[in-house]
Amino acid sequence: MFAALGSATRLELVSRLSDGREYSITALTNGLDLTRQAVTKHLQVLQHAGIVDSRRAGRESRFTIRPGPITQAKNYLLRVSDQWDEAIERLRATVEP
Amino acid sequence: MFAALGSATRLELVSRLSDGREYSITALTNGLDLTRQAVTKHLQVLQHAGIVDSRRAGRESRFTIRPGPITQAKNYLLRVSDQWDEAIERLRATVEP
DNA sequence: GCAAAATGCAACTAGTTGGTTGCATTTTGG
DNA sequence: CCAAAATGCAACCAACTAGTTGCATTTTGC
Repeated sequence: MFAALGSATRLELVSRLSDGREYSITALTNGLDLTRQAVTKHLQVLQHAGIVDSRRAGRESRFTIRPGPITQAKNYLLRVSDQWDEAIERLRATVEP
Repeated sequence: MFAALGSATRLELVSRLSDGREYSITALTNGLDLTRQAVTKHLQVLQHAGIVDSRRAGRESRFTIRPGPITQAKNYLLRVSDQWDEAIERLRATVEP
């Protein structure tokens, strides 16, 4: 999951898709200074991670974002930082009685 | 940043470190079925991403987690999912007048 | 002082990644 | 029907990653 987001290009794709709309591959390729095939590969990585969904519409395949995994990742980071906050709190409670 | 978290091993290290305590390299290596040098490399990656800090204490170097980048990543994901939520909301407002 | 512990540094390897090019296939619009 | 558009499939390549082994260096505790 984090690995899928761990690429500037894929993060850019996710950013563009996060408006909830559908985009074709060529639409996503525009402005990216990459080949269409490279973008296709990135989209496959994102799809394999469950971050995006694809649907065939005629001659083009349209991609949409899926909120589930992103929420999951967000919650993980939330948990980590909460755990850290609690640890700090415990530490403070010990040092300042 | 996400790239740094995009490895099961490094995520495990972050999980262990997220209790806010200090750990030496050998301490972190225990139970990981990896060489100490491999763990060292992972810690260097995390350090380079600003996720952990290291401090030399005698013959061992102790690692601690740094909350900043994780909070940042959390906020990014929060923004993405918020944007998605708003898009859904706008869509609903359009469809159901 | 010295052996053991903890780490650092370097070289090497296999596998993955990010990207390319070339060509084939499916759909569309006039 | 047919050219153009959008995509899919495959081979290929350079660079990076994750891991290893081997050896040197610094600290510690007795």
